[in-house]
Amino acid sequence: MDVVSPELNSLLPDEIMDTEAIIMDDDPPAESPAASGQSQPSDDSPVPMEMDVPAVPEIVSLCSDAPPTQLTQAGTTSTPTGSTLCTSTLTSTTPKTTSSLSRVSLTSGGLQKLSAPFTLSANHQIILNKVASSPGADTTRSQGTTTTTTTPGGQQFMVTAIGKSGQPIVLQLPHTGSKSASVQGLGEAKANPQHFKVVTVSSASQVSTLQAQQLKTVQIAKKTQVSSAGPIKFVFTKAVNNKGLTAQTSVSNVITGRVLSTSSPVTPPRTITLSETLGSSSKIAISPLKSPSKLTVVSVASQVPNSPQKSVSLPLNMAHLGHQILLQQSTATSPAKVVSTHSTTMKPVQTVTVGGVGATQFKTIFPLSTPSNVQQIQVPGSRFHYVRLVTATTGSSTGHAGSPITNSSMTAKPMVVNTTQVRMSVPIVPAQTMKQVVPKPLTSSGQVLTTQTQQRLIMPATSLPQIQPNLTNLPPGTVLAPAPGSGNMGYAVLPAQYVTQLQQSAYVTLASSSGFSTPTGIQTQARLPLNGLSTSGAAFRPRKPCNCTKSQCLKLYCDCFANGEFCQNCNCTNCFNNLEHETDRAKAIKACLDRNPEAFKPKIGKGKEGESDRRHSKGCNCKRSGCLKNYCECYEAKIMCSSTCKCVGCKNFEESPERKTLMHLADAAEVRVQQQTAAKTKLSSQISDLLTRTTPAITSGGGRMPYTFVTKEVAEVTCECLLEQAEQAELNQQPQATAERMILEEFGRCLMRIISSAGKTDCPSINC
DNA sequence: GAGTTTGAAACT
DNA sequence: CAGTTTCAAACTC
Repeated sequence: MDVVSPELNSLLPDEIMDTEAIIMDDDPPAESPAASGQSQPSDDSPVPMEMDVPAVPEIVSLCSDAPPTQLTQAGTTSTPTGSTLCTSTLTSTTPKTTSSLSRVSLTSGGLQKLSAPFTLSANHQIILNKVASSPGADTTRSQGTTTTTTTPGGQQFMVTAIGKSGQPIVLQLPHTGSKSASVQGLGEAKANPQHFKVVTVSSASQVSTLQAQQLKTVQIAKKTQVSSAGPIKFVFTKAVNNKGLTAQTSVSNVITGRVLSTSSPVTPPRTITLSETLGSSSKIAISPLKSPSKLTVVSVASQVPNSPQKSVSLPLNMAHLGHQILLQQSTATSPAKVVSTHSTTMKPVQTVTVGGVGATQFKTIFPLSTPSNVQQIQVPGSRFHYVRLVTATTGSSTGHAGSPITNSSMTAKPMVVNTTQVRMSVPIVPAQTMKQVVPKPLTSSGQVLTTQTQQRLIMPATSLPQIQPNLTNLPPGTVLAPAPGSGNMGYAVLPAQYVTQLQQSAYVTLASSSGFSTPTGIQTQARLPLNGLSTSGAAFRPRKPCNCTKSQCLKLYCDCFANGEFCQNCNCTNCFNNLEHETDRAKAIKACLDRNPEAFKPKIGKGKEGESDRRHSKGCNCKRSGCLKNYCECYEAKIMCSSTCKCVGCKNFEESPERKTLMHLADAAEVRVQQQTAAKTKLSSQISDLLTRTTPAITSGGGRMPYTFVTKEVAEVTCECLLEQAEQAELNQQPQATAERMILEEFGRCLMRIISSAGKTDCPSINC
């Protein structure tokens, strides 16, 4: 029997305990009405978004060498589970399964019922008897066992055990006696906010192609649950590498947590990503939930003494050990995530997960140094902005910053970034607060496929509960991140594009083989031009700087603001569109959303059902431009005006001769530009090549380049030789063709003589 | 680069 | 909701 090392055991339980504590702090007492489904924030600081928090359990799997974590649906479904290691299985997506959490519900990943999968010992240990493992089974199945149980203290755990067959794993449970607030009574799980802890124990892993499907399934389930069940406050997953455990020395454990919660400004962040290392390294695998509408807020390190928020107490040796973080990416519809990890003994790291398409993908990790001020980040040439979300903790931060970044994206294998080698490519904003998770309800399935994924909205990061924007209007994949300088609470909605930016950035190179580049339908949609700009292309070109002077860049007049971007390298004056003015910015965003809930949604999207062409959501209102100038938003977006437009004298329709002419001219101009660019490039290349090739001649030929031997005198002599040939041909009455040939031959001889002379002397002479 | 035109956003 | 004003980008010279 494998037993998790004491260090590991102590970690996991502690984390859970801590998380519980956080939940307690954030949630009203059990007797409070809020406990029964209405997740009310703290009494004095309600957060509107709290109500929008979907009761979707988040799972974070921690694996050592395992591929990205995977969400699977277990229990009542036939979806294979356990296809990969570090897979957390949630059964709370349906009322039925949710209720099963009240006591003990054992479900194997392979849909097998475990007769006695675990034992809850009196000393707060869960002993997993992996009797369900099927050694010879398909790797995509039968490797996981999921156990849901309620500890004597009331804590609910979902344990997914993936390990070697017949090797029970013991997980130390925390003492929950004082955590009554989070205790869920039997049968209450359904009504009360779900506080799940998902623990994944794994020993090996494989990524199965089933993951995407499974994830998708889960996603759907989550959507449903968003509006029907109480919010899941916490999901915690811990993966244990059995192999490493056996070795006792190289156990690579990852403990991550992610909290879906709404929290008031005064409410401490709920959770989060934990990382620990019992052995040589630690990895954090963040299992992405594919819900396109889900907002994931990661708690930002807020190491306030006595803060209710909890961090996993990591082994002391962890500070100087390599930390690896795995962020799994799933699909294009996956929400972007910003995850930061921290602990009192661990250097915080900032992680950004990029939304993408396709199978599992990885993430980007930014180790956090110990920044002292708020900074926003923008990668040169990138269309997106980065913000530093995490502040250093009081932990023993080591020289993680400054290490080179190692990033990659893999479809089947998660990229593992060793933060010890990560270079801080972007500044990290110190956060004084924990991160919040504010899932975004999915308004419609079609929404996911629209160009809304292009939207980049950065929400206020201030503690302004009264002006919390309507998150339902935020684009899928939006991530709420704590904002610096905003006290203990704040939001910074980071669009999934930030992640995209990361992957496209020179700072972070992601494998192109990942789903990001997969030309799937979703991806294609995501690449649709936004206001005339292709996101794929625009992402690589520098964002056009704004020139706002009076709007403070807090009105939609400002393209930066309208696109949810911070101003960076702009020409604006009195700009408030930055992190330093998050409060004002938050108000502005709120105002915009009040005026128009669709304000930050892409104007160019798909038309009505069945219409394939893009169209302007509102339509233009042009009067004088004929909709054939960039004043017209339709024309600017290179789309036809539609019935929704209220333009006068519109010429921007399919059969418009004016439009066709303009298009032809534009195409021709574009071709010319491309040709010129290509010519310049080629010329530059040739010149460069010439200079390179002639360099030896310079050093060996007395400092003169070959072409310098073609002096005026040489040219004149050459011409005389050619003329002589012409005269001879004329005298001999040779045909023109022959004459030309003679001239050319003579020219060739001249050249050869020049070359020959150049090799002998600096003053070549040519004689016909 | 300055000035004008334009239409969306903001305001009333 | 319509009319007006404000604003910044697009455009012209």
